[in-house]
Amino acid sequence: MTPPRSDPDTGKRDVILDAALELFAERGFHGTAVPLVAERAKVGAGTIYRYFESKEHLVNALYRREKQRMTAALADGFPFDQPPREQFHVLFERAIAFMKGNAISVRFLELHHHAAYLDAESRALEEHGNALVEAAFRASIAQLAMRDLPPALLVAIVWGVFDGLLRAWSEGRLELSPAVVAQAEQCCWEAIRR
Amino acid sequence: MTPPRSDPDTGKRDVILDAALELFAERGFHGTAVPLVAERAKVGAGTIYRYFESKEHLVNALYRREKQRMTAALADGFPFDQPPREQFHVLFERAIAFMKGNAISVRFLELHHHAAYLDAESRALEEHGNALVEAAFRASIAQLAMRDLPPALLVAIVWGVFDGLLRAWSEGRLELSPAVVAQAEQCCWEAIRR
Amino acid sequence: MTPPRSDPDTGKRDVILDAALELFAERGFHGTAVPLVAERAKVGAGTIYRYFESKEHLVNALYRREKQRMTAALADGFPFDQPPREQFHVLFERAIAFMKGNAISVRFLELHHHAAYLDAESRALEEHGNALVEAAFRASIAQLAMRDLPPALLVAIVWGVFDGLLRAWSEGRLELSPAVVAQAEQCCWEAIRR
Amino acid sequence: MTPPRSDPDTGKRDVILDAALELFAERGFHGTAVPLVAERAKVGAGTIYRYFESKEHLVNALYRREKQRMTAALADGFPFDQPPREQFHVLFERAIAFMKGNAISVRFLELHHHAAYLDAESRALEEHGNALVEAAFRASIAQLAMRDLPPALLVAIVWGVFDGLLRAWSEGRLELSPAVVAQAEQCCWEAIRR
DNA sequence: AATGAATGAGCTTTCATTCAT
DNA sequence: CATGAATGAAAGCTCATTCAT
Repeated sequence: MTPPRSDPDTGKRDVILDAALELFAERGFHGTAVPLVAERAKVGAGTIYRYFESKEHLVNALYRREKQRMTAALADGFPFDQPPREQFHVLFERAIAFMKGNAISVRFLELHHHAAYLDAESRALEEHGNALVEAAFRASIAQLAMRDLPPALLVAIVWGVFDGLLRAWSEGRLELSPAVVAQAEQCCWEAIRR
Repeated sequence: MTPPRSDPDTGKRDVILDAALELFAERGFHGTAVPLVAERAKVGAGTIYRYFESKEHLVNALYRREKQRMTAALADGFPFDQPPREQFHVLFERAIAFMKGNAISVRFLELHHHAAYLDAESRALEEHGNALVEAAFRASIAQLAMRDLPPALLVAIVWGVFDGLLRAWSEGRLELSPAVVAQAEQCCWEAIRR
Repeated sequence: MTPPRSDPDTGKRDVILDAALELFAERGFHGTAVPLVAERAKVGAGTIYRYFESKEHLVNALYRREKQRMTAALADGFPFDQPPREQFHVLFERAIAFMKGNAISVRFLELHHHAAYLDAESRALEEHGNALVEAAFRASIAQLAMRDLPPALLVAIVWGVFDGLLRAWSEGRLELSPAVVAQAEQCCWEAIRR
Repeated sequence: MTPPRSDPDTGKRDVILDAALELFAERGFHGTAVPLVAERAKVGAGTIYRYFESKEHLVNALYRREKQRMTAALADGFPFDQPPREQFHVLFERAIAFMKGNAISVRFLELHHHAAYLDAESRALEEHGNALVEAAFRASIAQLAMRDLPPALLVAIVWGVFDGLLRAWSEGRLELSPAVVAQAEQCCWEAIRR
């Protein structure tokens, strides 16, 4: 029942990913030297190559981990049975909460979105998130709660607003107090509701 | 009447900037080697350094050129005397038109937003664009045409939507037909109008 | 008794300095490419930058090493309590011995004397050597053994003669047999003695 | 009788050599970029290549010009018929005068002495100067005015002292007042006289 | 004849990756 | 297993030289 082994380095892979996350989010993939990741992870440079075949494999592993964490944070236990407005409220709150607790992850995902060095699997994951939200939106449209517009358009609008909020917040141009978040949610809802 | 000059002095400086634009937008700053820019510009590698002190000076010059082009496209002759809804319409149309005609520029600006190698002047330009829009929005709020919310929030929402549209469009998830654009505009207006 | 180690860790740093010494003495600082130093040291080009921040740091480290070696060879255990003529004899012998055993070092020091890329610490070391000899000469003047002339003049004369001998010898115009050395010493002494 | 032609650019070659002299003396051959020489000479970069086949030809031409100027300054109209002490006095005065009026030339000659890029003709000129002085010294030895030592040794001593004086003077460690020059001359004479 | 913009080989330096310890 | 010193290919940049004007 307990982890079968000593465990001291069970986390070494994650320690490396954590270090890479901070640095890639800050300086980009090409702007980050592998030895720097090693130093930040307090690990020998060679060690990284025990866990990842190459620097590209490292970003891809990281991209997947973060994308999945974010998708899980938004989708796990999502109340599909609630009315559309309530579903939207939950989605919005979760997104804001994830953003505030994982600013670096979000910055990383945004910066590496559609990068040339992401492989097929990572790209597939990109689709996946969108598809989930699109499905939910499609249901809301069917229930006549959202405008009858291309779901891709509605998704683009909502993601776009999140992105705008993230940037304004992380650049210090906007404070995300509960009041502002509530207002932002209402604005966003007005944009897409029927 | 003069010899059909192949392209005598279109300004080699601009040829270099054009090549850099494509490559930086595609592969990022650190992912683009200077000799690659030279090759794309059909210019010797050393020539770039006759026009730009360093690779960093090159991105900054490019960033300013593109930011100014975009700001001009949105702001030149802007109808500040029209009613807010009309002003918003003009802004939206201009933004979409610029986006469609200059997808690479917009992708470049987005990717290099707030990068560590942008200098003070480039950053000042970043502020400038936002400030212009914020001022217009503030006026619309005063006229009771937009919700009385922090202007930074309204700006974030509108920029965010543009960004979402750009991405969905450039990744082929959304077609920007006149009808879709009109719908998107109406959505966006609903988000911020009073 | 231990394995006849080929040269395990003679200090790669010193191996690099040795290679740089030969090349800088022969071709000058700007005339010597770093990969050439690497090749001569049988080391990868990048390795040099693990031991020295830059090519300039490399020359400076080398300059200090050689200047200190030479200063030590002349000054360590110098018989300040002996009569001036004897002190001069010791100085002369030591200088000639160092020159014959370290022609490349002396050539290097001479060639890089007062070069623009020497830093403050290296320049301070230049002063130091002169100051030592000047002090000794001042004492000899006080003992009425040397002419009462500006010490800087006496030092210039003696160093100059050494330099002349070095050049004539290393260009093959003059053999430094014991007899010639003895004669040179006597000539030099005649120049400065009271 | 007058120069046959317009003459405006009769001097262009010399203007280039003058510029090169300053720069090579200050920064060395490899440390000086040809376009810099052009700029200093107020001449187009290409112009230099009308007058000199290559950078190496340029240094060699310069080396010869300066070596010849110096040899002429010392040897032209030399009073071979005067007694040795007087000859030495003239030589010494001339050398000091040349040094003071042509510090840069002397620094250049010293720095480029025996450099790898000097060609056979330049090297031959190096010999020539020495040979002249050696001949004079040989005569003085024959007249029993100088010690019966290898002429090369005597020459090395005298050149060395000049060099020492030049350095001490140009580094500001020694002032070359008439009194000091007279003292230096006497010292030097004592070194070699019988 | 003179120019100086243009070039590309080569320089200094960095960094993804390997491998002896 | 983990390390980090070592590597060399490739990056950013400079400069001797050429050539269209």
